[in-house]
Amino acid sequence: MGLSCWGRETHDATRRLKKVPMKVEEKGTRGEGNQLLARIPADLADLMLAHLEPVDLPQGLVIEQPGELIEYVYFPTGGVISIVAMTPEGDAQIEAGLVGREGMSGSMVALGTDRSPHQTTVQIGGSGHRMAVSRLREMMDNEALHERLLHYCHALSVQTAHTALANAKLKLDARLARWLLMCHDRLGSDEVPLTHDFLSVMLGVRRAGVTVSLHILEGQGLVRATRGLIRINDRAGLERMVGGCYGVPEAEYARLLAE
Amino acid sequence: MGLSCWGRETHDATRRLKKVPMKVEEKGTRGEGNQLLARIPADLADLMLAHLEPVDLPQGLVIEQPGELIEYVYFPTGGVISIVAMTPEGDAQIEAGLVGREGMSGSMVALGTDRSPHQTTVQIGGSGHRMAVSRLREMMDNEALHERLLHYCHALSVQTAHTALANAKLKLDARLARWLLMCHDRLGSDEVPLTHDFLSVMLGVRRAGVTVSLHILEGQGLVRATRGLIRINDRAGLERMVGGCYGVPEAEYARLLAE
DNA sequence: ATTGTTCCGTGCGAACTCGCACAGAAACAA
DNA sequence: TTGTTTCTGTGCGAGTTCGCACGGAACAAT
Repeated sequence: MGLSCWGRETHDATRRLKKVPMKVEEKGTRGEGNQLLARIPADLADLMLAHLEPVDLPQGLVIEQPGELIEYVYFPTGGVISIVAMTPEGDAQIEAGLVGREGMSGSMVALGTDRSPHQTTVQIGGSGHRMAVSRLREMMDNEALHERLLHYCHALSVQTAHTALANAKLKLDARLARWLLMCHDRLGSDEVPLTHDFLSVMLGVRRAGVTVSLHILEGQGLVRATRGLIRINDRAGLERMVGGCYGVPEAEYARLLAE
Repeated sequence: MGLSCWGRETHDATRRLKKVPMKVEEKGTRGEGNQLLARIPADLADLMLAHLEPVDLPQGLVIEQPGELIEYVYFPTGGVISIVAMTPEGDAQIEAGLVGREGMSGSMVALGTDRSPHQTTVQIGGSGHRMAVSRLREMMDNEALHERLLHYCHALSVQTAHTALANAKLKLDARLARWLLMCHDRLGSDEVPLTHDFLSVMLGVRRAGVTVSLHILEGQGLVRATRGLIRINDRAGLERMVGGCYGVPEAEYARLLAE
């Protein structure tokens, strides 16, 4: 399968550009569907919405490049964005964060900088809204909004810490299960449209390893995989398989942002 | 060696309480020595210093417990504090962040919350200053200070992300080398006073694995290990060994906070 | 229908780490 | 000094993942 290891081609943004199954859950033109936007302080809502622009998020789209200034932050309403930590040479990479409708890309803007050493791409196509960084900075004069975003930064960093934990202590099967759970949370669908190749890049392992591990999950009836698609059958079973390495960041998110 | 695996006893705060070799580099009673405190906005400096309390940081001291409200944040001037991500049951843990005189513990206060699911302990004894969380919150009304702390949060989260990268992609030798480098940065000394046991907990591996890996580093003349002490001989050699997996968080820190 | 591409299944030896277990060495306490 | 504890060095079989490599299956386009 050629250059399978890093799957660079499969990440190419130009592929599949108009094939992404658009989520039809857009409720009006509101920011609804994204949980950060859904709770904008009332006095800001109108202004905020005026500067939000609905966008398509095709699979493979590169949202941020390491070290490059970002222009927009994205609030997904569907699909999954992933934050990938990498060496400057790009010879090693690993997923450090997952973003879905519960969050935003470009969260470092809330921390006062407009670039980071990570790469951010759309893992699973979807849609959302974006806002110019300069606008967001103006909005953040509102302390309630700023704090909401900071809470999200905290939850995201807990997620990253537990990814470090999972990478160090879990076997591939369990890491895969954890990844599927996190994805499931964000998609609101039992179908995860990804190839083994993509997963292998996220988990930093061989593609063949993902294949084998998926078979293990299938053997226990937890998922059902077909070409380019993984269907989640038994969420509770997956959670059991991951043990305590799933759930902590999710609980932290709930504690701070569900209010 | 008994209960070596998690080394719980060795973490006990009651042991070695007065044996920590105090750093004598305290320059007056100022916050000097801690790089976050060193650059307090001028208009805040006096007020800030009034609420800082010098403290000893003995090895093993538990600074934060998962889920528990914190009362103080700590600005080390020497020694190393480590942030450990763990499962709720505590059956798996890994170091997710290292804090030295470049930073602070309890950085989540800057993000608007006063607890986290991580455990924070003193890895290498030293000293520093602490401030009540309530005070810090008042101080953060000053936007310049708040932004400085947020920048630090960003750098810390990049560090965590690269720890996830290292855990997934590096061999034990290289992970150990990376850890020693990060420690060296914070200690300002070539001597790292830690046992293999401690290191094995931080890296999430067997104690015996650390012993073997240290021998490899020694074999290349990079370090020299004696009982309870690792002396760093060839920093550049260590960096070479780690490759691109060291340096990115450090560069990010420098970009944002060295000004 | 044919061809080209992407994706998935499988096999095998090598490398790394694990879990367990024990012995020697160094520090410490009495 | 003696006894105890902590720390380090070593060995071995088992389990996991790697790197490589090939064949077959599903899909797309002509």
